[in-house]
Amino acid sequence: MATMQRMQTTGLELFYANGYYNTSVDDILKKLELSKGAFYYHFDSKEDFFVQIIQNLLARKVYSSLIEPIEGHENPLILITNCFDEAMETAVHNEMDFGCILNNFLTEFNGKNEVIMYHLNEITTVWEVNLISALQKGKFNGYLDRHVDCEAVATFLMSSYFGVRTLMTGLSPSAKKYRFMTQLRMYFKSIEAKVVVS
Amino acid sequence: MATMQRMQTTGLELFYANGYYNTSVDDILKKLELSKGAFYYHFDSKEDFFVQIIQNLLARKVYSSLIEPIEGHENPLILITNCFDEAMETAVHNEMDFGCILNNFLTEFNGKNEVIMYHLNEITTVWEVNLISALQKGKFNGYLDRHVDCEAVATFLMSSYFGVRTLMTGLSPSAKKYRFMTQLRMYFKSIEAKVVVS
DNA sequence: ACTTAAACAGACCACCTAGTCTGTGAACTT
DNA sequence: AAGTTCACAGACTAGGTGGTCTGTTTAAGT
Repeated sequence: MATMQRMQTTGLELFYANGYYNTSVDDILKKLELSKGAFYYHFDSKEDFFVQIIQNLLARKVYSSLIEPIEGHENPLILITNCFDEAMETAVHNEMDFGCILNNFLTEFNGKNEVIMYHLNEITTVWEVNLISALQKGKFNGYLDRHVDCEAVATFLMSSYFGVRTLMTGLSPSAKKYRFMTQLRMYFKSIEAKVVVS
Repeated sequence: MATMQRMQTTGLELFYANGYYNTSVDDILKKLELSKGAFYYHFDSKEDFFVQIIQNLLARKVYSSLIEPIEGHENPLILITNCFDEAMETAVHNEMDFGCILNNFLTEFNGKNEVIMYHLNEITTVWEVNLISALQKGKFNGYLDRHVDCEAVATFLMSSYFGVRTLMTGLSPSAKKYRFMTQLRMYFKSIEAKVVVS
């Protein structure tokens, strides 16, 4: 059982670092000092292996870093701001961070592998649903303007977050992060509840 | 000469559709009904082949679709809005569109191939520089608020555009596009020149 | 007519790839 | 003690993979 865990963990590491199609099963087994027999005893195929990684590791990672932090009753705009800030901070300091895991795999498999895309889209949808409900709750609690389209806001937030993670893999990631956060706050100002001038 | 063009064109097609590492030289040659001799007569290696594709095809595509359309003297926020709208429209109708070419390759090669990343980052920088100068010009001409940080706006715009192209490869791309555009307009309202209430 | 070189064709090579299959030692059951 | 199952080891295969090398055709130059 511990072996299966180790396989999935280093599997995700290598897939994330080198890409799925650019990482062979042998590469993973070499790093683990395990044999072909061990791999195909636990998994049916390379694809099955990756699907299990998605469900066991990636889904939880997305939940703990992007969904759980915005599940409070406070102002969702503040929760989301802090959530993004923190998620991007790890990317700045971690040299081994290649953009957002989910974003990377979405682009790598898009149009290339339906089975894997199905499971990746599932995670994306869960994130979207939770974002929308957090925003709707915030609207109900008077933090957002009454006319705000929560689904549209969610789409915009997911877009900008995915994109900035791609950009941050290039030059001066911390500067990109800072600039991004300032504009995110600008955007939030345009959708927050308007103060009634008395 | 015509053969080199054909190779690069269908090379980009297949690389875009299947990914660089998931597309073999033989795949490309098979579709072109050409031989190994032809390929290695014109190009030194698969990597050299791709670098030439970047410089000859991808750079021009980015220029014509994302840079040229915002090079006017009108309000840059309107130019950018129309530019994004049009660029995303082709993605909605084109079934063979797998997100944004530049975005896809940036994530595919990030941390995996320095040489190719160098050339991709070059294109990204050109886009960024042109976006910034368009925004600064717009600020000078009184379309943007005086306090706007143009570099930050550019980063935010590039992020959101890259990201939405990734999202649009999933379910209901046209709905995603519409939602994105509404929020882009909201964001633009927060950075446009404030009307002085007299 | 002879040379030269551009523009390919295609056999060939060493190495890699996912996946199979047989074996094997240890633990656990009966 | 014998049998059985778990958790692997590792040789093996069929089919790629990027890249090389030796042609061969065609056209232009002289």
